[in-house]
Amino acid sequence: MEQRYHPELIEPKWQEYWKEKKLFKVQEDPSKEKYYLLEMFPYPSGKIHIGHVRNYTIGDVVVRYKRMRGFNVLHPMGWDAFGMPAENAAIDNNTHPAAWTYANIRAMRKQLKKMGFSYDWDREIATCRPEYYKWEQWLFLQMFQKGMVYRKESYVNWCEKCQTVLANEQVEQDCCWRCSQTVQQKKLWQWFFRITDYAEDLLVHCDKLPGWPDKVTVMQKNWIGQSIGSEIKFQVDGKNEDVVVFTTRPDTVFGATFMCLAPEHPMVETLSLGTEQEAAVAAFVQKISRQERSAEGLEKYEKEGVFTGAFCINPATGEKIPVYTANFVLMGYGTGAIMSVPAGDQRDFDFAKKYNLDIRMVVAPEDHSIDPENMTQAYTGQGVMVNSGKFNGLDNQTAMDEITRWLEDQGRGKKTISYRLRDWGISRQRYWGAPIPVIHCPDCGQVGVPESDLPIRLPEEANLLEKGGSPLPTLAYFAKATCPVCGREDARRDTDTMDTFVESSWYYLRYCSPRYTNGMFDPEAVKYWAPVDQYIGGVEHAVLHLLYSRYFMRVLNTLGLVDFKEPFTRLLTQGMVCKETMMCPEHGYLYPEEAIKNDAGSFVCSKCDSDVEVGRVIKMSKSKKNVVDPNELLEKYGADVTRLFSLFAAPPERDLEWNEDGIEGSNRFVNRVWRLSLDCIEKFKGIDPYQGPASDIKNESAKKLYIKAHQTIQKVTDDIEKSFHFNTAISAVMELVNEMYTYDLDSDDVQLKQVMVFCLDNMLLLLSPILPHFCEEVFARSGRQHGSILEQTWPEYREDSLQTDEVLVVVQVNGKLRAKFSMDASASVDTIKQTALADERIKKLLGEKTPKKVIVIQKKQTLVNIVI
RNA sequence: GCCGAAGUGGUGGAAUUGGUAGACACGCUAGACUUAGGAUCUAGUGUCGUGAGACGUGAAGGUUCAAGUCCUUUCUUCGGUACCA
Repeated sequence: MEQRYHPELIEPKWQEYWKEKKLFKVQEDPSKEKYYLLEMFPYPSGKIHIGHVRNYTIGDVVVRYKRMRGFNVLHPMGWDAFGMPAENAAIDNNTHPAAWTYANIRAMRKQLKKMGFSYDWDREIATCRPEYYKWEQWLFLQMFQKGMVYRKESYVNWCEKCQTVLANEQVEQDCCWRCSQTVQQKKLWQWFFRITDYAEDLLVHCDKLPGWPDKVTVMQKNWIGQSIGSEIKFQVDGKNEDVVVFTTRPDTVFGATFMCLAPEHPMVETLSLGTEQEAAVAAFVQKISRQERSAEGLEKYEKEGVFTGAFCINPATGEKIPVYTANFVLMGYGTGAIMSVPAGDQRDFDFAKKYNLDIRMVVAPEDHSIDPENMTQAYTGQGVMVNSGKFNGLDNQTAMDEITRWLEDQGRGKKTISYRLRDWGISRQRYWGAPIPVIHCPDCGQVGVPESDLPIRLPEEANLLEKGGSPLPTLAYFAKATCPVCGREDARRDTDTMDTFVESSWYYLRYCSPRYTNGMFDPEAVKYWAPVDQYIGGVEHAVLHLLYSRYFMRVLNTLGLVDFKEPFTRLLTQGMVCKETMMCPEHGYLYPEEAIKNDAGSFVCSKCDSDVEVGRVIKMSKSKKNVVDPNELLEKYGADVTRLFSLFAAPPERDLEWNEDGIEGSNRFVNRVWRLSLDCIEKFKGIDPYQGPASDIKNESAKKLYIKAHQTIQKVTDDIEKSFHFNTAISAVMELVNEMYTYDLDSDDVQLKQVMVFCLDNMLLLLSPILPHFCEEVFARSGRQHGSILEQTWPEYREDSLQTDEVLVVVQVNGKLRAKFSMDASASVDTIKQTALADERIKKLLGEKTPKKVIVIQKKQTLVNIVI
């Protein structure tokens, strides 16, 4: 008998077998119940890392389990192949994004195949292929026709020196990551999807996704950020013009002593025009344009503002109040203007203190009074109206509605709902993406390209500019176009490409009919397979990717292309696999293998010997190079052990700091099972598994083992079905194996032999989704069944064989464990109590005292607590 | 900053509804077998204490017969924060 499992011989053999028998190829089959399981497709960064291994192993186990349960399972794989890293790599290594991407896909596909994942590879897609993005362009045109896409000016990070747009990731401390020049904000005309039209629908349905983790729907709700409030018009002093503000606190309007506009607000310039503040305002707006305007960036800057030189009339008080422009007001939220109530809002309060502006109490707490002269912070709580004319004395909740109605009657306000969610900007001034299918004509404006011209191909032979800029605008043969409407020949093609989130918003539908040429997908195939029954991916996608996908299905639903709105019925968000970063002062981020540990225990760079700075433990990502390639594990232990270990390390939703010290244990387990199985096969030839109830087994230890086996089936099934907690499923099987090891394989007891055969068979079935190659091999060697273990059915446990006749009773005195004994499971509460009190150790502890109370619990645990 | 998570032995983690804290592993210690061992097997292993016992789930309070689990406050770390995907 071979003493060891040899993955290098066995795994390729079964991979070949599965391929030959086309076991993972699926087709629509109305006679079977479908199950569509999808893992988030990878960006082809070059190599898969442990995070991918974990993600795809989880999915593969569920897929194999569902197949054994009789489902017709769709399990595809593909590549999120457009994106910025390809451009960066092209600049760094003097390659072409396409060449780099396709080479990476080849390498990663090979690695995935080595892992034995059960994909239907015939359905593979890559989003950078024209056959894919053609349909994305087609959809863009449909949306364009329906007014679901529009253009507006918005800001990008701009490096003047490199003459290029930078992603947020490429901005380091306000500077360009390549040249360290200070980054500017530059205004460009860009395309937007009107996702805000669906804000309410997306929000409402967050509560109708029972298969999603609450934390994800909570994050989405907060992201959409509905707030109910009012729009109030403030007339500009001396002009027939209004500034419209959005506020969630219309009750405080009497306390509005100044206003703030976003620096990008169109009225900032017009209001300051001709005042002595004109220059100061222009300077301020210029200054702010250098500041990062992201939510995260905003917090980095001190709150500041400047007087515009203009005043507005507070519609409630009739007073003139100054209008400021301030960096903490966002153009993208509400109306881009706020009324400032320093007594009731902390930011307004800080601002008022800084610029010496009036503070007036309008909502006062009921239990104490506040003097606006001496207050140190805003009062944001509930209270009673003061200084508010005829509304004085009302509670502020009532006043909210009444003041809104009052303003409405005067035509100065109305109740509105505002969302934090902004429209989705999809224009990218990049090369490696899907071209936006629009032609700009001097006469006709923006014109969609005719459908017959699709796809608008990305010119793959183009070379990237040295500093990272897109070459598309410089390519006359690409950028020059004839207007499809009027035929003008000096029209210009849009040279922006689409955000890569667009590709990932619908790829799961393309998998249903990946080679379909008459549309985005074959409606029949989508009808059968969609929506995705189980989606699995990193929790870092909780908001953007998942929200965009939900939005896209609503768009397709509106366009009549699909009959559902929610793309993913169930969602599992796995935790991230993390690792510390390694930073060399000379060479930047290092791969783990490039940082060498020296005798002193610190790290040095393998290229230049400099001391390496060990950074924080963060999610594995190609850009930070803190990635662990599974190849080494695959070489040494094979796919099955690697799969087992990645599942055994932690439950899927937990973040994991990568550490492979434990893999020896997984390897040891697999080899233990190997030896035990081959031993059993040899010794129990011709013996059939025991089938009956546990109560018919005479040998007590055989009975115990049999019950353990049924408990294991139950535990593993529940863990997979209910929570995807494979780590505990695996430890349950380990317990069974440990127990099987204690039995004498040479015993003459026939029932024991039958029980052992039962255990062996079922153990293999339970492990087969996790260790598919291994289990195929052992299953084949057992010789009692034919075909693949994949085609077997999942084991069932017997309800009548899950319990032993004895229960363990634990006895506590004042909640502290003092004794335990086992008893017949049918013992009465009274018998248990008496037995506990009669226990020697308990008697000693009680001494003369009489227990105040004796509590007997018979739930998961039989427990007696004696209170003295 | 804001939104969402997570903190349990030397390590990864376990503990349906509050009910034996530390399952299952890694590591370590000792032993067995062996020409050999980075193979395998057996036993031990939360901390303090010779012991009885005491203490122990990031920290501090609280509820309860009983708290890792519920409540309040707080600290640290991670993810997202709209152009990384």
